[in-house]
This record gives sequence, C-alpha cells and structure tokens, in this order.
Amino acid sequence: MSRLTRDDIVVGAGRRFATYGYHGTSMRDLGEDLGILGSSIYSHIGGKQELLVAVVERGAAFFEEAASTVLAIEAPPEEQMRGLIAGHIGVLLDQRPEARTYLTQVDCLDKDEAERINKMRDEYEGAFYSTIVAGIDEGVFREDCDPRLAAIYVLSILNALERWYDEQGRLSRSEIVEDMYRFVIGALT
Amino acid sequence: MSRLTRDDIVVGAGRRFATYGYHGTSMRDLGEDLGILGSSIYSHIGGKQELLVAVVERGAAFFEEAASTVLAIEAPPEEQMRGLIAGHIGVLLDQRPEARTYLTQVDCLDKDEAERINKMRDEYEGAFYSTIVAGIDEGVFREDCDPRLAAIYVLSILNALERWYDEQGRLSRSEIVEDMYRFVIGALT
DNA sequence: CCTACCGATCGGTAGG
DNA sequence: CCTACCGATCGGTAGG
Repeated sequence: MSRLTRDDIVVGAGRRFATYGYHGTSMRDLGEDLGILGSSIYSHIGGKQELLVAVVERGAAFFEEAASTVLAIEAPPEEQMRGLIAGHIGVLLDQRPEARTYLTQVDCLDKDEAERINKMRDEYEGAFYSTIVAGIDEGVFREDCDPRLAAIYVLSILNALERWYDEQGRLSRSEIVEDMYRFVIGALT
Repeated sequence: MSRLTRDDIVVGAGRRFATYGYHGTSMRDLGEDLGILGSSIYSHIGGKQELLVAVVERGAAFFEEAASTVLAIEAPPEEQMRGLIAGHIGVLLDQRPEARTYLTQVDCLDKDEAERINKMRDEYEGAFYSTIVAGIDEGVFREDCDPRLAAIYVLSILNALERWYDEQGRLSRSEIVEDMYRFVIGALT
C-alpha cells in the first residue's frame, strides 16, 4: 500500500461523480473508495470543485484527442465520419467515468469553468460539422440538410449510448459502430 | 395569497430539480421559491423522495399521453413517426421542468421507483419501435436496420433537444420538427 | 495521511 | 403554515 497520487484521487472522483453525480458524492464517500479519510483528500487537491474540473477536463481531452487523430488522416467524408463515430464510442466505453461526468455534470461547474468546457465541447462538435460540410461540398451528402443540426443529431445518438449500452449485452462494440454509421450515413445521403 | 396546494409544491419542485438536480436542491431552496419555509412543505408531502416521484411521474405521463394520441389515429408509418416526433418535442418544450427531471434524475429515485419508471420509459420507446417495425413490414422503411436500435437513436436525437434548444434562437419549433423528421426518415428509408 | 475539529446546512419532526 | 428544534452530514482547516 503506497501513498496515493493526485491522479488516483481524480480517477476515483470520476467513478463517483459518474455514478452518483457531483452533488451526490461527499468527500467522505470518495475517501472511503480510496481507503483514506475524506479530510485526507485535501492534501492532494484544493477542493471538491477542483476535482470536478480535473475529471471533466480529462473527459474533454479524451474526446478531443480521438477527433484530432481521425482528422489528421486525409480521407473521404464518409470514412472520416466513420472514424469520428468509432472514436467517440471508443472513448465513451473505455473512459466511461470521465466521459459520463463530462457529459452530465458540466452544470455543476462554476460559471467560468462551465463556459470554458462548453467552448471545448463546441470545438469538438466542429469536427463533426466540418466533416458534414465537406461531404455536402463534395456532393456525397444531401444538400437539403442543416449541417449544424446534423452534427448535433449525430452527437446526440453517440452520447446517449452511455445510458443504455451494456458491455455484457448481445451487441458487440463494432456492431454498434457499424449500425450507427449506417443510420447516420443513411440520414446524410 | 391563498394557501398552496400539493400540486403547487410538485410544480415548484420540478423547476428546481430540472435546474439544479435532486441532490442540488434543498427543501429550504424549494420553500423559498414557493414563499414558505422548507419545513412547511412537509404538511403537503411525506418527503423529498416522494416529491421526485411525483415530478417524474408527471413527466412520464405527458410523454405517454402524447404517444397514445398519435397512435390512436390510423396513419402510414411515416406520418405516425412525424406525429411521435412532433408530440415528443411538444412535451419537451411545453413541460420542460417535468420532462427534464424525468430524463435526467431517474437514478436519484429509490430502486423500486426507478424500476417502475424505467418500465414506463420502455413502453414509450415501444411506440417508436412499433412504428418502425410497421414501416419495415409495409416496405416503406429499409430492411437492413435494427428497429430496436433505430428507436433508441430517434429518441436520443429528440431527448438531447432539451439541452441545446433555445426558445429565443433562430429556429422555430416547427422548423426543428421538420428537420428532425427529414433526418430520421432519411435514415430509415 | 490521521486526529480532532469547525460552522453551515441537510432532511425531517413536534406542537401549535 | 410557522416556531423551534433534532441528529446527521456536509466541505473544509489546523496541526501534526
């Protein structure tokens, strides 16, 4: 049993926040998960709010990295969209606590922090938006479609996955990617 | 200033729960909104949890009523889907506090209540599922589409609306209905 | 990372 | 619906 690091605390906080929400988590709950007292957490971090910021930032970073990896490779819009969908689902399922906290606990952040995170979210949404616009410009996607709304729709489908997907269920991860890709491409073409 | 009814309390609770969440709302906060003391609320209801149940039940009932109104009218699957989309958006925007609480605070319910509400949600989802299956059977919707997943996707798009739609924004309600309908029908056909 | 606390706030009750 | 509380729990600190 060695001492915990700040990262250990942030990871533990992510798990709690994802399951019980920010307001549903006490520092004593979190301490119990980590095997220390609630008051001991304060030797690693400044406060509960700082912990939420750290978790949400990790979540945002995972999504951004996935998107920039996809956008770095030159590919037709359809393939880029497939990559964005696969990447998003990967983050959602591999980094579930951070992803979920990022998606559901943003309005527990202080005003300034919430604004910063929402800007990051808008940038990420931009990856989907640009891909759709490129598809329209190249004539492979329908023209009678508002790309800004379409980007929101695609992300809505993706983000909801975390609420219903069961890793032990009948559908594999790649089946989900394939089904969502077909649905989205069907809507866009 | 006449005395408040139980319904007044439930409506007020819906507003608070929708904005700050169940755990982010104290009985004193709620009392302040209503112009009474937190402790006075207990002359109308048994406890905070009972209040959440009442709000969430109202939310579920609004959606169910909208769906059964649509399904009561015989119509081709495409038109039925348009009705379900319009009805869902209507509830989401006209009953925003209850709808939002229903969509986001279910896991703050005690286990038995949560299960009951989730069954209601599944039934509601069934309206979308049946419509999609009918469309496939009649040959107007694509066959290579999992109707169970498609129903989830459509509801995912609809439910997310509450997070981004601005009543004062550039898009009218009927424009949203039309755009979502076109996206969904594009994906299903 | 623990001991020993702090003031504030929580959901809720008794009695009127 | 208010007064006057209750015990429990909250986020957080001082000092080691």
